[in-house]
Amino acid sequence: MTTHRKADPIDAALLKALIADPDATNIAVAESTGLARNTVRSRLARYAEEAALRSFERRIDPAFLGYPLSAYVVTKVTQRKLASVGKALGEIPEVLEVQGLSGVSDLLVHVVARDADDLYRIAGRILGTDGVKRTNTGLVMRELVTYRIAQLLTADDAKN
Amino acid sequence: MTTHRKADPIDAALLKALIADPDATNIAVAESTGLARNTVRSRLARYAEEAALRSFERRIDPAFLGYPLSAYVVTKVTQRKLASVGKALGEIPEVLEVQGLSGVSDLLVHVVARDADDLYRIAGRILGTDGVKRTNTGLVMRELVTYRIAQLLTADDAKN
DNA sequence: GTGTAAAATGAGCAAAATGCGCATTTGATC
DNA sequence: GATCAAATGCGCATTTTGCTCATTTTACAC
Repeated sequence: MTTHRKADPIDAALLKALIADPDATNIAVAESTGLARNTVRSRLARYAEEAALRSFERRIDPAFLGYPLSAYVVTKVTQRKLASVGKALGEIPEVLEVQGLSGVSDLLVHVVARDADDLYRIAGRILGTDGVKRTNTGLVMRELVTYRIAQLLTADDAKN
Repeated sequence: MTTHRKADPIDAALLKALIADPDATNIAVAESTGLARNTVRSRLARYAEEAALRSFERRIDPAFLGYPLSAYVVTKVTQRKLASVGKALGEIPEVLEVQGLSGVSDLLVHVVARDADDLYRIAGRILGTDGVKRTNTGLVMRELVTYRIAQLLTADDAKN
C-alpha cells in the first residue's frame, strides 16, 4: 500500500549527461539521452525535491577562494561534549565539514587554509576547543583519485 | 608587464546567488546581485575556463544512488608502491576519492557502500591491495557540520 | 593629474529555451 | 484485463540566451 513503484528510479543517462555538461539545457540533455524534454524536466524537478542534488557549494574550488591548502584533522573528543564541540567547530570559518566517525568520539574535520601559518593557527584553534582531547592533522599533499561518482552510474544502478 | 590587475577578483555576491539558487538564470543572478547581465555572463565564463567550479558529480548524493553508507579508510602504504596503490584503488568503484596526506605514506580513502556487508567487502579489498600495509576504517555516523563554503565568501574575499 | 588597459555597463536583436497545458501512449503491478 | 504513474509528443506565449557594439567606470602606473 505504500510504494507502488520501485524505490529509486535513478536515471544514469540523465545524470551522466549533466556530469558531462552541467550547463546543458534541458533540450540538449533530452537529445543526448534520448528522453523526451518533458521527461527530463519532470525528473530534474523530482531530483530537486527529493534532495538528490546537494548544495552548489560543493562545486566551488576552495583554492579559487584563496584557500589552496586542504587538511583533515582527526579529532578525539570528550564524548559528553560532542554536541558543543560540533557547534564550536562550526564557528570556525575554515572548517568546511565535520563528520562523526564510528569509534569512541572521533571526528573528521575537513579544513582549508591560506598557507601553512594559517593552517597552524586553525589547527591550534581546534585543539584549543573545549572538549577536544587530541588532534591529528594530515595535510593533503596530492590527489591520487579525484572525487568521482560516475562509475557508480553503470548498468546495475541504471536499471531502475 | 605580466599582471596588470589583481590576482583573483572573486565575486562573493555572484557565488552566493548561485549557492542560493543553482538554477537561477543569468538575468535572475544579475538582478539579485545588482550586476549587469553581461558582467554575470563574462564572469561565469571566466570561472568556467579557470576551472573554479569542480565537477557536477560532487553535487550528486551517493545515498540517492543506493549507497547510504560513507566511510573513510586511513591507509598506510609502502612508500615505493604509492603510485600503484593509487591506481589499484582507482579501480574500486566504491572509492570516491583518494588523497595523499602528509606523513609517511598515509592515504585517506573515501568510500561509500550499499550496506555493512558491502563496506566490509570493500574495506577488505583495500587492505588486500598490494602495497597496503595497514588500514583503519571509520564509518561516518553523523554529519556535525555539513559541507559548506559560503562562510568564506565574506568581505575579506569579496573585496577584489 | 594624466594616460591606459581591463572590466563593467547598457542597448538591441535574432535564435533558442523555458514553462506550462493537455491528450495519448507506454509500462508495471495486481 | 483493469489501473495508475510515468513518459511522450505537440503547441504556444514568454523568457532567456548568445552575441555585437559603443560607452563608462575602475584600477594602476607614471
